[in-house]
Amino acid sequence: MAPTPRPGGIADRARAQIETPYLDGLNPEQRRAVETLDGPVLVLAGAGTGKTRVLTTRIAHLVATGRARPHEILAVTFTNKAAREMKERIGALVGPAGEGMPWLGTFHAISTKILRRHAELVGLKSGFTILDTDDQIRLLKQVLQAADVDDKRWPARGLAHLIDSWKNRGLDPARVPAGEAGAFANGKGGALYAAYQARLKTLNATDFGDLLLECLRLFRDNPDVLAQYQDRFRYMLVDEYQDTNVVQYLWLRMLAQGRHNLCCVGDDDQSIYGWRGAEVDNILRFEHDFPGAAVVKLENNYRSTAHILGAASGLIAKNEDRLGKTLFTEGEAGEKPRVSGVWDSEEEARQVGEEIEQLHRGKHSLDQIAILVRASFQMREFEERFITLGLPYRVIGGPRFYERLEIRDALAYLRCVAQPDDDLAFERIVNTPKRGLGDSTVGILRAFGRDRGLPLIASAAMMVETDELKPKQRQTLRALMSDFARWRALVGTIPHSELAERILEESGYTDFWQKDRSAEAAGRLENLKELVRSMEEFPDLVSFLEHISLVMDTEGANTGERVSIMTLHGAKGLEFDTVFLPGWEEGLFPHQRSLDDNGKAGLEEERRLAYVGITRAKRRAFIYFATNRRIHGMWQTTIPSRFLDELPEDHVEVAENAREKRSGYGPSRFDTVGAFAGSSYATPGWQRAQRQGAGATSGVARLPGVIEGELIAKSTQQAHFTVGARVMHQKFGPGAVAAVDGNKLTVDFDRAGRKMVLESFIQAA
DNA sequence: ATCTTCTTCGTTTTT
DNA sequence: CGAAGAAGAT
Repeated sequence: MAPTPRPGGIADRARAQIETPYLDGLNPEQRRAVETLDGPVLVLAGAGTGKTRVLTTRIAHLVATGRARPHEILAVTFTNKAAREMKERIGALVGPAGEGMPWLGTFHAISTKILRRHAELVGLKSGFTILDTDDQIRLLKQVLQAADVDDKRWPARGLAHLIDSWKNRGLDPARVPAGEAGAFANGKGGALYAAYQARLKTLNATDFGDLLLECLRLFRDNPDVLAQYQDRFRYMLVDEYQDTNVVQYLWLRMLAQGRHNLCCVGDDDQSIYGWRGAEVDNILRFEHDFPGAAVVKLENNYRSTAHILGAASGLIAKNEDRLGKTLFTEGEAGEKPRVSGVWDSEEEARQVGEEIEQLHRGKHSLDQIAILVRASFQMREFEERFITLGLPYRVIGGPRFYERLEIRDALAYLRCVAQPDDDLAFERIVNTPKRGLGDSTVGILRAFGRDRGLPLIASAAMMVETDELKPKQRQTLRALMSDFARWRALVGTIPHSELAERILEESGYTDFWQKDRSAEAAGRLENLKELVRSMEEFPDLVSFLEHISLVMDTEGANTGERVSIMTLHGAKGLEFDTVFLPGWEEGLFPHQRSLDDNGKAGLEEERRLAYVGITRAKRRAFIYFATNRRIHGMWQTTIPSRFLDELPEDHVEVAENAREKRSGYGPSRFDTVGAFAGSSYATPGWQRAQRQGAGATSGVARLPGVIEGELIAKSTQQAHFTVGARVMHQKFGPGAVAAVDGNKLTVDFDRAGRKMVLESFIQAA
């Protein structure tokens, strides 16, 4: 590494002039964001204005100009995905030199790294375990039981949320306001929090919230340690600053008090995680909190056409609490976002499906199409429709790999072997698969351990030598303990993935799923294999466990071109040529609960969500509202979302069928038959029967609950399956063919019952 | 200890 | 309407 040139010196500047090809192609504002290196900088980056490019280029610039070496730069993101992408892009920009960025990661990952080095200063041992939400709740249940709290009236989940919210605000048990602490379980809230923290310390464990909070405490109580990191991080960068919560803000501020070179990038208009503790205020107050801050606004949008941008900008302008940006594009006007009214969610799915098929026929890539919903229950209807149409899709944001039951069980086995005092892991698998060691046995074990201050596994090892347990249980437990001993002895002698395989085999866990005849069992076994495979990427068991405790995401190996279905929240940061935005109805979007719980702030966050949705589209946006929707199993007549009326008329096109529905009763352009609410004429069946015209189904009133759609695909293709054949379906699992009609099969699924499906979705089992 | 019926409660989600 | 969790039955 070359000697560091004096900042701003001639050599420095000359170098920047000559060796900065990466600056080419940046617009003046982006360039300013990249080149303003000294002191605090706030980059207000509107949607699609090249935010990530600025961040990565800035890092490249810091390194190329010799301002900092990669290990002297702290770069923080919220998700592992964002961290990974940034790493890749920096690598592409700087080459291998940029790969060694040890301090690029999520808040949690970086905090963990720091905490492990100084664990003893906050009452932990370096090898502490990180509990996930599931473990956290199980532990809280124990705490509630120990405190003799009725966990029906005061569920562990509620307490978990409460404690999380305190931790998000940087409050340890001593700092929680008395009023708030008292609100839970008749005044026991504070004591329960303290008891939970004490339990965590005994288990040598932290939850996710602790990673930040304990790190903050470490800095507060140990100025020398803090100084060391303030000194090390010459430059700090934060992505998605609008999503930071109070602890994260305090954490950043402490570190930034060293060199003051903090660069935060964010967009107040895209703050959609307030309900999770994010403080938009952090971004609104930046200039106040970091005096002398340079503020750079990125307003040149490179993503969307003018009409899409116009619609989104007009909508977000209705928010009062914002810094205010005016996005513009130099691109073409394009197509106006189209608003369509439909009768119900079924018609909505049908129309979206038709539109997609038409686009697809026009050579539009399915990968560039997304359906963005407000709530995940909306997804089902689209899935069903797409299965019927034979339209390939992928659902993004389903249950994550490491959250799956079988994976968590398998991991618990590994944890028991790697961390003998991991009580929660042990409790998870003592009786999985069922071996007759139920609640009462575990209760005895726990009492034994508590009396002697021992972890459960150690207690179990001792108890099998006594006669406190019934012979049968003692025998089973003894066998399990000798299994553990055997596996533990193997650590380090054979590859850890092989060890994992043996553990799963010898514990009977693999067998347990093999015997299971349910539809998911095969997939679960597949997942277990995938888990073992993924272990090979890590040098040893401990580093593997460390990785998965923080990185709970895996990109599913989804092959082929597919339409994406996801929530609006999940879509942040992504872009698609064409975006479908269904369900724009009062109550659903904006969501009633948001309004009820948070009033105006809630409404504004919902509006930002709408803004995020529209700005995902590069070229086309289709917005839908249904007049009737089934909520909690009951059909309800709905009113078009207020957001529809807030879209500037110049930038949207209202589809014919939507205009027809105009009643003239209300001020809305989109008022529909809402005036009929309560009348029996408003029932979907009656209306459907009355309705004529394009898209109408058979004309027979269909009762809600009948999910099979019309099988419109026709084929004279020879059937490949015969009645009675065992088959496999991507969604419904295994089943037997009951009838064949062209390419349409009626299948009795083992789990899902009788369904009519297209042959192309079926494989021989 | 485990299987079955009953009740409850329904945004958004990362680490 | 349906999933999930908890009390009740075997």
